[in-house]
Amino acid sequence: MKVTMKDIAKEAEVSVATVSHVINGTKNITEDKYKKIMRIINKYNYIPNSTAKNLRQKKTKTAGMIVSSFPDSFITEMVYGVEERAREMGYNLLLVNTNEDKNYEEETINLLHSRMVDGIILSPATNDIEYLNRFTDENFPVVLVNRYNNIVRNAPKVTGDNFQTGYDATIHLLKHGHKKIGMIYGVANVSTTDERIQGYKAALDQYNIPFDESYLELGHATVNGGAAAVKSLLNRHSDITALFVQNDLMTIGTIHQIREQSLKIPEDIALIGFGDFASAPIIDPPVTNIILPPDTIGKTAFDALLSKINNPEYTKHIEMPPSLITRKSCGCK
Amino acid sequence: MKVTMKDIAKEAEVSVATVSHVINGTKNITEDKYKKIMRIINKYNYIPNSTAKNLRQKKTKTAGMIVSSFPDSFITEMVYGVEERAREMGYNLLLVNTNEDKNYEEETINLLHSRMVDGIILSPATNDIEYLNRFTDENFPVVLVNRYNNIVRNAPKVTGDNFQTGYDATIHLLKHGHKKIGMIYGVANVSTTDERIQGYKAALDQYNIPFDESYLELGHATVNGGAAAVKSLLNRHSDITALFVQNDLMTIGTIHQIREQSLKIPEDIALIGFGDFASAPIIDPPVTNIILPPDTIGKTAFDALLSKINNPEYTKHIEMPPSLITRKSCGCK
DNA sequence: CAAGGATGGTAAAACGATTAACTAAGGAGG
DNA sequence: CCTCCTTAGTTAATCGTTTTACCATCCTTG
Repeated sequence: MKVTMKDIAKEAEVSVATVSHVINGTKNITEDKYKKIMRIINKYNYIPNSTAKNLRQKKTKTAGMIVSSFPDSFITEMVYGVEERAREMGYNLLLVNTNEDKNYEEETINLLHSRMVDGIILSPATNDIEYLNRFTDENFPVVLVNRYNNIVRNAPKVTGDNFQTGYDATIHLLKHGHKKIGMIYGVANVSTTDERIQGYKAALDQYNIPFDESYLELGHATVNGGAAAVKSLLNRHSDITALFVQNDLMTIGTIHQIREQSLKIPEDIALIGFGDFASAPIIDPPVTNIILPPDTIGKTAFDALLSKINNPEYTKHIEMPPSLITRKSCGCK
Repeated sequence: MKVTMKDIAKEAEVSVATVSHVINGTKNITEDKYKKIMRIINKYNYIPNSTAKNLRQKKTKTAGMIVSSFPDSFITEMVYGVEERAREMGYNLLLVNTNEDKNYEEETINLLHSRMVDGIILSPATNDIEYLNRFTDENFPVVLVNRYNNIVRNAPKVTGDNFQTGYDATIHLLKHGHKKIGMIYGVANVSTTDERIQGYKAALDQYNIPFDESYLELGHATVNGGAAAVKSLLNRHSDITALFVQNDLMTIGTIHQIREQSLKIPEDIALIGFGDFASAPIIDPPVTNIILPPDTIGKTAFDALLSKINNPEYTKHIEMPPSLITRKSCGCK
């Protein structure tokens, strides 16, 4: 059977407390006892049971990470950032994907909380996260990442600056002389989309172009979803000369569909995508993207979680600025 | 403070055992006591502490998943498959990325084992996994996924058929008349690479072409790594007319580099990549890929883990066949 | 009505560690 | 030599559940 601390103690003819002290360095132990105990520990490859330790110490060195869509390159790289920083800090990660299911998200938080994770990093499925206050009000550490909502009290947030993202992309297209700019997005009622739309609006406003909601199109965040969305959008507004697509897979679907309609990028339709997928530079034409740094967001989110764990007062909203990578698809060069 | 079963029991004027029986349905409880207890449970939003439960029951409904590289689209989708099936089965996933670090991998297994995960799904960093026998010999459930090594006893394996993958890709190029076929790969000394090389060899053999190791090139599994690898390879063998690239990012780097050298795909160099990245059809020329189904591999791996948990005798090696998606880059159409 | 079987509930021992409080022995100092 | 401190080590409580074994009580049934 599995060897426990008791077994080690028995064989070394000491108490379990002494063994524990040897392992954790919590008390001076005489040289010979120390060596004897260590020898037996190594002999059996003994490693203390973390579950028992966690129960007693009420901490697990584990963080919960809940994402709403997976795999999605942005989310994936964010998870990577979180995992990497967690690993550096000696933490483990309990990863759950909710598939944009709000109810499952709430269940999951309950579950992870009951598993005594030290805190949770959450990219929520919807704006509807009032329920989180039940946890945050009791100072259970929750960090909102990527998406957020200000109805949640007492939680740090780490996100991209999505207003700026929408604004910068739109301004760039406006500067190229476009007036009819369509926007395609993959998820509704989340802060990322909402804020990018606000940025889009603000940019149009600055150029005295009235905002028209029918120039926005919601689709599935997939290649086919992008193709379908652009088809429907162009059907409605054949006067569109530029597009901002908020998701990499949808961007690829968009390019597909535009070619299908025998239109030229950027001559007939200029294009800015979101997120810098690896193949962007070798597509014809190379795709201009506006990007936010997912891995940095992930790492920063874990740092924020640690800050929150160590200081219950900590509630900062950190926003990462976007950057525009211009290639030919927007009409540049 | 946090409410425990004891608190519930006190308020309901029953023993903790009764509360536990109500929650788990392990004993008949009279209607009125049952209702009273449930009312109090709901009032406090009480959820039993999983850590205590896990310790007592010696199971955690948690699987460890250890991968060697992340993010990497193949691995990511595999993780997705595992997570999805785990979720369906009521399991959680403790995800760790070892970044191809063998020592960290061993440490991690020790740690997860001490955390009493019910089993581990491992995509090992190297072939050097003899140490696993320490666990598998004691019937601790370990499933090898993607990469494997037969020195490990008593472990199910779920992988792609990589021999067939190398064979099919090479045969396809040979059928197009190529005789000087280069191969670029991103990791050495792992079963995936080794077996694809074996498949490549077998295909050449069938066409009576002698195998020459210098037609293989190892690079970093990145865009730049792919570019550098193909540069070095073409430098060594300017007679190469076809390439099989074993990784999506490297494929993109390869295309970059080939264009850089003013060569045409597929006229000067035919190309087959591995893994069907979304943009493959819209690159010029569209990229032929040979693929293995990462999400199915992931799901199957979790199923295998469950089988192993329920039946210590279970040790099956499941291999998924590849499929070739032909587009123009290999000279088809 | 006594014996036997269900039935509903509880006490207490696990699970495997950590840690506060205690003890015995040895050494130092007056 | 007595007192007091250190020091090394132990005892036992604790973390929050589950679960076995036991105990009443009530119901049958002959």
